[in-house]
Amino acid sequence: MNMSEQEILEQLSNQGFRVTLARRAIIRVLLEDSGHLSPEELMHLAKQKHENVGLVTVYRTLDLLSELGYVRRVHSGQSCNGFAKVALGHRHHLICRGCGRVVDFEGCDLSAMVTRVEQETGFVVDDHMLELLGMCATCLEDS
Amino acid sequence: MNMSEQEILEQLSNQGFRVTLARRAIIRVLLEDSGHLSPEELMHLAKQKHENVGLVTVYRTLDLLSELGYVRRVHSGQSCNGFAKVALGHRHHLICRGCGRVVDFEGCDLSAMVTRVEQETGFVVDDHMLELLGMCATCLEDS
DNA sequence: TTGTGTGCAAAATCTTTGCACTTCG
DNA sequence: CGAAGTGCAAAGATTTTGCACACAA
Repeated sequence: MNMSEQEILEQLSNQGFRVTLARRAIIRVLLEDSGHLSPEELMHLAKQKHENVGLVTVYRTLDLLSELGYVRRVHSGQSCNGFAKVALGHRHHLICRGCGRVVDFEGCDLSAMVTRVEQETGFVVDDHMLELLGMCATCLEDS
Repeated sequence: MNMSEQEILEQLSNQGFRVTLARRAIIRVLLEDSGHLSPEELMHLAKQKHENVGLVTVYRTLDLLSELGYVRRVHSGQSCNGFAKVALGHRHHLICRGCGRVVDFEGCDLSAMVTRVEQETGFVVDDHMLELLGMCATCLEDS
């Protein structure tokens, strides 16, 4: 289900955006990472792929990727550190309190609940955010 | 289900925290407001109840109330504006894209999904965040 | 009275903007 | 070549900290 770097670059190109070294590096880091990254972490990792990726470029690239739907912010519990992560197609996260790892999962069926809430409130619901918080198997072992 | 100002103040007191004018004002504003408020907005409204409520005090009071579980941050979609809102007992929000109004709702049954995800991933899930996004009845009429 | 809580000012973060230079197409 | 993209430095925005004073208990 995950898109490859190749496909994303192609789509960028098709939509008139340029495929630059910085963008390649950032996209590759996002694809390789299994968790969520702060803009700062993303910059450091991207520098390993290609020298001189500035923080500003990371922010701008995240904006772009986020508008195109390749990336989402991850919020966790009370804190809201503005992390970002690729979420390709699906939209839900399972966040480990221990190591911060983020796992995507699919298949949430909220339709019954949404219908009920719509009837009760008069809202029309068109999207939702769902994040599960817990401990991953590795962190459970370590503790 | 909502707690009264009285009850919250009592619990603050019982736990050794002082009941100050600033805290009263902030709590009242939170209880009266039906949506979510940024720290800045909260400060302005609180100033109407009691002169001289500084932004710093708002932050510190939100920290306190949040530790005690009377308040939660509200994240919405891609943006993460750090809004805070009282969520007393239940934990889910229905956010209107039009006016920003936030309605709480209860009764989400995610247990089947959680069980499935736990089995698939090895995580132990102990909490979740769910936010529905849409348009409220009033905003639908206006458009 | 006494120590928690407050406001102010300043520091520390985090994010965005302006501008000249670079590089993709 | 020309416009989009980049990096740097600086501006803005947001949140936290230090410290003297105020006020609940």
